[in-house]
Amino acid sequence: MRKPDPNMGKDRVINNKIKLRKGLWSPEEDEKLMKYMLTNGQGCWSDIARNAGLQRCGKSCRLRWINYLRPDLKRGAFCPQEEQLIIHLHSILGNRWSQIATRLPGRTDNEIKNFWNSTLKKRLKNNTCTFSPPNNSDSSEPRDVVGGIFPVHDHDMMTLCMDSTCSSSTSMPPMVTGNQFDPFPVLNNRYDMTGTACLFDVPTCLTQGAMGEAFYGDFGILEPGKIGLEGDFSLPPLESRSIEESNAVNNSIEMKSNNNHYNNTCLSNTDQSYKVGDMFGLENHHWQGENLRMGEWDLEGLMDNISSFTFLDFHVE
DNA sequence: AAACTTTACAACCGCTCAATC
DNA sequence: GGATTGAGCGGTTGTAAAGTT
Repeated sequence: MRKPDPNMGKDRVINNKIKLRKGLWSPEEDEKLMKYMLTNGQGCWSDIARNAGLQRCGKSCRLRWINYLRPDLKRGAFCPQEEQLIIHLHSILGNRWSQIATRLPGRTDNEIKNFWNSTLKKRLKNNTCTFSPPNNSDSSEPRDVVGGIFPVHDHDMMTLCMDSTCSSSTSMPPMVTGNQFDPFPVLNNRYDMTGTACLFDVPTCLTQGAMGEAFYGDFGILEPGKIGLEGDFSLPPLESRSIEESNAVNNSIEMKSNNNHYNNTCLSNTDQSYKVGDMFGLENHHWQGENLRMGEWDLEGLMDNISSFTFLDFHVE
């Protein structure tokens, strides 16, 4: 894409030290690194940089290898199926690009991140729906929906956009019942506290859409039963925490049942203690009675369902 | 055709975490 | 237990290429 800066790659000697090169990699550097990696394999990156005769820091070599030179990289445009999968995974995992990348063979976290930021995010944003407030809502009005994604305007973060598919579902959770509008949609919008695209929780989507039409186009639907849950549910945000970390903070996460109030809607990313009102009047064992701990929701099980994206011949770890 | 704007993505930066000393 | 080092991650930047005016 970009041509290497003719001056950028030149070694510069400052204070008798060869200054490490920065910027775009030249084909020669690529060749050196590639050759070295193929003959010696991966090791200490700073050693690799030195031994391969590159005036690059190990970090730079690592990045170049991982994001560009690795032989198993797919490269090229993302196919629609991959797009869908990214959207799906992002709705579950948030900005955990590396985790998303592990589920997209041949794609790197950087690639996916760039694709998301430059293309998908914008596309979702542009597909702003035309949701009207409950009082004057027009259910016949078409809604812009792309593959189960319900973008919102930046200025309207708290406005939940409903797909007619969802709103016509007979298995509608209390969030939307007929013209009833969830006053606290953010609880069901696991993504984007910063105001770009806004996605439903995948499980929420499922509860709304899976019973009727498939939410994920040709890839089939994710059935709550398959992901270790028997009914409606929602996921707390995962941003800025690994799954392991999330499990570690199990005890700080309270999801208390409270039949008549959607109380406490604070989902600040920095506040890991969420009290979630009884969004759905659930009776399944995950929601009954006492606190639901985060570890009880089966993220791995959820991720297992990626296997329903049959276009990919891989299995989720 | 030139100037300007937008898009796409490679690469860098800063941070965290884990291993080692 | 603290310091150091390396790996890895996510956010951000820089810029070539493409598109538009």
